[in-house]
Amino acid sequence: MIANEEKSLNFLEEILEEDIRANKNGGAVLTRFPPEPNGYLHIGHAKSICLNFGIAQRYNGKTNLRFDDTNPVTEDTEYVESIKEDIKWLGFEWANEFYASDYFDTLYDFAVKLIEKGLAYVDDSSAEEIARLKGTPTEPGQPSVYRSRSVEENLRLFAEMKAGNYADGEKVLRAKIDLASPNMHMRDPIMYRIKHAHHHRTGDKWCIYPMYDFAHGQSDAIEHITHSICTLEFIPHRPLYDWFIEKLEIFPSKQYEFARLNLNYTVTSKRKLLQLVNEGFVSGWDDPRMPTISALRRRGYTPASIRDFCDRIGIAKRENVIDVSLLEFCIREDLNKTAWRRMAVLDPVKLVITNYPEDKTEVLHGENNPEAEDGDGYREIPFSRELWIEREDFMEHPPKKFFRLGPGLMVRLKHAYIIKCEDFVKDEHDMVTEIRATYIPESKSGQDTSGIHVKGTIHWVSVPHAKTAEIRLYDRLFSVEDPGSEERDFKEYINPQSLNVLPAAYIEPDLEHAANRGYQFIRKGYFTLDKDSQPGKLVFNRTVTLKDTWAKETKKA
RNA sequence: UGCCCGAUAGUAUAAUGGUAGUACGACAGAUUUUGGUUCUGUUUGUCUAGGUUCGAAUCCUGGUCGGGCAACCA
Repeated sequence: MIANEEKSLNFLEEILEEDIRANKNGGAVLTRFPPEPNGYLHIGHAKSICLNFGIAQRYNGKTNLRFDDTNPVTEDTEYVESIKEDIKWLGFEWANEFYASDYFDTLYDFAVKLIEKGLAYVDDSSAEEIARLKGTPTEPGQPSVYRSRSVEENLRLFAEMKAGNYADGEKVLRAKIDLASPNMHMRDPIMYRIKHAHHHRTGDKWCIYPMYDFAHGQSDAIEHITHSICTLEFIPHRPLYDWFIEKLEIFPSKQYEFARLNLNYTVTSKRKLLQLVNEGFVSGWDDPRMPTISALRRRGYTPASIRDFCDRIGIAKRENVIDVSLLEFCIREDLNKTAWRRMAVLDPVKLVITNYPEDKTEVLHGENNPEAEDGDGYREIPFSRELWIEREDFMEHPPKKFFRLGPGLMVRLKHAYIIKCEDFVKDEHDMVTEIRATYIPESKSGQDTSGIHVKGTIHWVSVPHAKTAEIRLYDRLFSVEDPGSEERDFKEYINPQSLNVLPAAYIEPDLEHAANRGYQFIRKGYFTLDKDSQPGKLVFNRTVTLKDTWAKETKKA
């Protein structure tokens, strides 16, 4: 008997189950995914999306998508659209599409309420002055001279701020909490600042905008979010989050924190990604070398593989750096089961089968996927006397365990015959230009009566039938594990080999009708059609290589 | 030298006072018409010093190390 093992819970699921058991909020679970629309979503967001949507699914709850759009200067509808597309593509549905900016009126009323309670005041100090008076972690702050303004004056000034009577930076609204708090966030945090800026949704209606701390928790409360899950750096904000909710007497949403994803050989800071885009180090947010969701999609990653990845990395509170090889494992695992096998020769050299008739063509059959019981269907592959094979599959002086071609060596041509290398031709630069072989007629794939067993099988494409395609080989964007370590500018670590374009590789003719799906080019890796493809000019992106133990072997030697 | 969070194989993540397990990686072997896949095996771990307890990765105390906090960013 196999034990009925249940997957262990992460700490958030334990909290959820505890809350449900205690019938907190009537057992309801409502989470939210709260991106700021100032950049594209990346793999780190995918972790948060899978967490927030996944946990709600698991506990019969729902998830709101809420754009945290309280800073009009950096935000844009382009980002709103890409974010929605990425979440849908990952396979999640939000219950409601909300915007923090939907709540600007309510938030304003909340602020007035705090002023009336004597818990907020308008401060005319400059940014520098406020920072100075805040003190340091080891020294308490000092009150500004405006801290003792009357409720009436504060009410009037705040209304005037809203009315546009003041310039940017002239005044702010601050909560009146505790200037000596050991938690810097409780030292009279700013609630509202003046920004005469056009907002992507509210236009020019407002010239004052709430800060994150005076928008996020309140928005959660308005929506009755039961579990507001965010990353570790917001832990010190939690007392403030609770303070506003308590003083405002609104729905008691609770904040919980988990450790964000870090991936080695990768940067995920939005600021850095924006730099890569703006300074032309990559072709855009969806350049297949980027860690963005849109880039992973273009590269050929599947939603299932990314969800699987997010599942495997787990949820905890300790800082972590995930090996990018785990992401690669996840996409290989998925594509191995679903990708159609095809043959493509990336670095060609000609092979002539001297005992095969010059005018003969055979049509061979190859299964789409050997992992599937029925092969997932078959495609036709033309075979003829002249073939393109991979240059690296031939060696003039092969070492002992080289199971490919060399003088006198035998291999099987995938889905076709066993051949024996008889001769080869070199040009004046010592470059092999042609390999000559004989084939064994009774060794035909599927009806082999030759009794010969060979160790190696190589892929090929018939010369007269071959089509060409541009193939883009991607490698990791950075050559060091932690490009974000502030020792040097992260752009100095960019891998110069991260993109290698093969303008005209040979592909088997069936690929001319390639669909928008994953393909495995046998022995070479997983590939997918790029959006740059035109009719008659196909472009393939390499999603990921195959595991290559031979390459590892040769590297060791 | 203020406050907060954390510390389990190389990397992640379980064990909720009672046998330290799983995945990825690495290594070795078997199978293979992809040097892929699959299968089998091996390797490596509780930061440290005390305490509580019959028994501690788990609870307590001190230390060490890592991370965060002093934006009119989120």
